Amino acid sequence: MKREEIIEAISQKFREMSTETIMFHQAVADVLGLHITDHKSYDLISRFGAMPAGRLGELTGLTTGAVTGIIDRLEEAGYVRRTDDPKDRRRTIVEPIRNKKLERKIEAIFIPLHERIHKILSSYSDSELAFLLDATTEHVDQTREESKRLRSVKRHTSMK
Amino acid sequence: MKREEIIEAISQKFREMSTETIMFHQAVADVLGLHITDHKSYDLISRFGAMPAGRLGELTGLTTGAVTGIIDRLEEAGYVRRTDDPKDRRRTIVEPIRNKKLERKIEAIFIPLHERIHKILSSYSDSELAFLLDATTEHVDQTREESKRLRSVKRHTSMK
DNA sequence: AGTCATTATCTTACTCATTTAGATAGTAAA
DNA sequence: TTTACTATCTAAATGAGTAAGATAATGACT
Repeated sequence: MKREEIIEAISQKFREMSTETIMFHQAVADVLGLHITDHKSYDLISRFGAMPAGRLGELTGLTTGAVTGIIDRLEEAGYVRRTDDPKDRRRTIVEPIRNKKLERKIEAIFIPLHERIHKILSSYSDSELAFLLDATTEHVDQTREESKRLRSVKRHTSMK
Repeated sequence: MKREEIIEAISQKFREMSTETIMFHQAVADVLGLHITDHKSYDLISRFGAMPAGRLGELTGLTTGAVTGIIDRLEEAGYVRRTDDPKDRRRTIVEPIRNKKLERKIEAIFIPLHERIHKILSSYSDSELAFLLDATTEHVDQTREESKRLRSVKRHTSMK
C-alpha cells in the first residue's frame, strides 16, 4: 500500500470509529433502559459529581425545561437525587445516588470493552504507546476544534 | 509516566474521542438543518446507494412507521426520491438525489476536518502510519464486537 | 430597608419524531 | 384460488424537547 493510501485508510478507520461509537452508546442506553439523553446526563453526573441543574443544561446543550424533565426521570428511576444548595436557595443540586444494582450493570457493560482495549494496548511497545497517546490526543483536539468551528458557523448563518 | 498510566491515558482518550465524535455529528446535523436521525439516514443512503425502505429500517433500527416519516421529510427537502421496484411492486426504493447545493454544504463541513486529520497523519513516518492503521483497525473491530455482544445481551434479558 | 435587574428552576402549552396496531396491497406457496 | 406472508403506509397515542413565562431567591444600588 502506498503512503497516501495508508493515510486515507486511517482516515476511513476514524470515520468507522465514529459509527461504531455511536452504535455502542445507543446499545448501552438500550441495555440500561434509558433514553440516550438521560444516559448521557447520568454519565455526566456520575463523572463530574453533583452539580446544579443549570450546569447539566450547559453540558447537554438542552433548555431548562428539558433538564427538569431529565432530572425528574432519573430521580424517578432512582439514579439521582435533588438537594438544596444551602448557599443559594434558588438552586437545585443533582447528585448521583450510589446504586449497587446500577453500578454492577454499568460495570458489566463497560468492563468487557475496557478489557478488550487494555489487552490490545498491552501488546504494544513503550514507544508505540507513547506515539499512540500523541496521535489520539491530536485527533481528539482537532475534532473538538472542528466542532467548535461548526457551532459558530451555525450561529452566524442560521440564527434569526 | 509509567507504562500502565500511558495505557490508561490512551483508554481515556478513546472515551474522549467518543464524546467528541457524538458532539461533532450533532453539530453537523444542526448545520444541515436535519434531525440527527434524518442525517444518519441520508448518510446511509448516500454511502450505500439506493435501497428499499425496509433496509433503511434495519440499518437505523427504527420501525416502519418511523422510516416512512424519515423518507417523507428527506423527499420533501429534496435529498432523496422514492421509486418503484419493478421486480416487486410492494417495495419502495429510496435513492439519493444528486444535489449540488447540499453536496457543497456537506463538503464545506467535512473537508476542513479531513484536512486537519490529513495534515497530522502526513507528519508521521511510514512505520508510524502502518502501526496506526493496525491499532485503529483493532480498536474498531473490538468496539464492533462489543456492540454486537451488548445487543444480544439486551435481546436475552429484556424481551417480553 | 426598598426597589430593580438578574439568575435558577419549574410549569404549561405546544410541536413533532417515534411507536403501536392495523390497513392496504402485492407476492409466494399450497 | 385460497392462505400465509411481506413491504410499506396510515392513524392514534406517547413522550421528549422547546418557548414563554411564572415563581422565587439573590445581589446591587439608592
